[in-house]
Amino acid sequence: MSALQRRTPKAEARAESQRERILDAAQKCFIEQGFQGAGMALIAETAGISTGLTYRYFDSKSAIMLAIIARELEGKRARIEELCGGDDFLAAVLEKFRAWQAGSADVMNAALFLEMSAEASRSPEILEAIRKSDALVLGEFEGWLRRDRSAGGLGMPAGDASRRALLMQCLIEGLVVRAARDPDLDADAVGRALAPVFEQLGFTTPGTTRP
Amino acid sequence: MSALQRRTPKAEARAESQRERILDAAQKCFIEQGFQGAGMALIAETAGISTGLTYRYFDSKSAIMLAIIARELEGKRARIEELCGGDDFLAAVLEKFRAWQAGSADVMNAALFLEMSAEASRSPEILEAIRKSDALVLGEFEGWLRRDRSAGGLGMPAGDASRRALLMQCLIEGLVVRAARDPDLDADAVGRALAPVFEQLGFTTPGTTRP
DNA sequence: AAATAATGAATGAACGTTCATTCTACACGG
DNA sequence: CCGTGTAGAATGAACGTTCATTCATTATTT
Repeated sequence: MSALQRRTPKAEARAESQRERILDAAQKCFIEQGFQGAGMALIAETAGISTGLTYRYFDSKSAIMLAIIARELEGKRARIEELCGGDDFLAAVLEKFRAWQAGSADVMNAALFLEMSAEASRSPEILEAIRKSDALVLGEFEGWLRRDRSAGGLGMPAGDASRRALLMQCLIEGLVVRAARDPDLDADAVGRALAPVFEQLGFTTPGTTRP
Repeated sequence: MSALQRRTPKAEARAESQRERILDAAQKCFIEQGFQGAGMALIAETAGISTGLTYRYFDSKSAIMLAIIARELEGKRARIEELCGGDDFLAAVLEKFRAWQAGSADVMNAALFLEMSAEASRSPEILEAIRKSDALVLGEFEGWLRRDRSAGGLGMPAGDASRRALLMQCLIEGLVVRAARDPDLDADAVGRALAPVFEQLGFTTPGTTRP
């Protein structure tokens, strides 16, 4: 991102930590004010540094945006395994839903997710980054569905797996939207709405969750 | 919206058409540049009027945003009936999906939808408007599911109807996200992913859509 | 002539970005 | 162990734009 070349590894490590500090601040600002609404001055102030210093670590505001998006996509990809890992998939999804509603810091932020998605229709660069990441997530999910039950998967035939992975992608993205548009919606009600579908698709064995 | 009082009905009619002309232009700009990215100068130019004149019809840019959101919500509510009306619900949904992908003018725009949803987490006013509208849409949908088959409904028991309406709301919102994030995704593939769920929930009688 | 509609230049604030300057930490000759 | 040189880190004021908004002025309608 930054054109600067660091000499010593120690300096490079510090530079990296500075970059992360800026990204943390930028993410907070972008969530609170939107991509275009947050100014460089606010980002710098939030990071506890001067405005000018920001440009030592990033070439432009747009570079920060792209870095935030890349980081968010990577985080989402990393966290998809948490969903597949557990033994109660529905419960795991509902837990995420509650976190999205609360705007919890350790989850992909719903507003940021929505703004990224909207921005994809304006910037081909962002669209491509999102598309690649989504394809990876979808593939990982599909892999989980196909993998043998003995290997922690669900042992579905290939066709079913790909169809259901796509369906689940839509459903989860829909839940993010819902969390943003109705932060007080009862998560249990969502659970009751999802349960029959999850059962039919084989994600949840009937009785795992209370009826 | 505007503080101005019109004297004659004729003048009022013209003022109304001017307001709509401004809203049309603003909507186009907001879609192309985002809420914060589009400036008043661009909006006025797109509407074919001067910058200053805009303020005769709207108090502020934020007032235009709110009007656009209100209008979008109203349009969405009006179009929900198209979905319920037809005899092939799945096909109707897929048609909408294709329109979202293409950014067709006669449908709620996906990017605008996403930006509105993101903005809801920042403005209580927008959140409330969205919540109220969503509740209406959900209620209408639920009503369709509960209504007797003889009256064009699906004749579901109350509990089922409310659960399935919520599920469908999530699913459809998820499809909007997907359309924005993958404008080239094959709509038929989406159809194959949705079909089994729609069948199970009773939205589509098996065989209505090609297998 | 009176009232309304429309203009577009003016306004001050805020924007992203740059840059001359200062600060800080560490290397090295003494 | 001490100045002292030096390079990188950090500053914050300044730059040119652009922003939303206002207003004195002109055009159009009634």
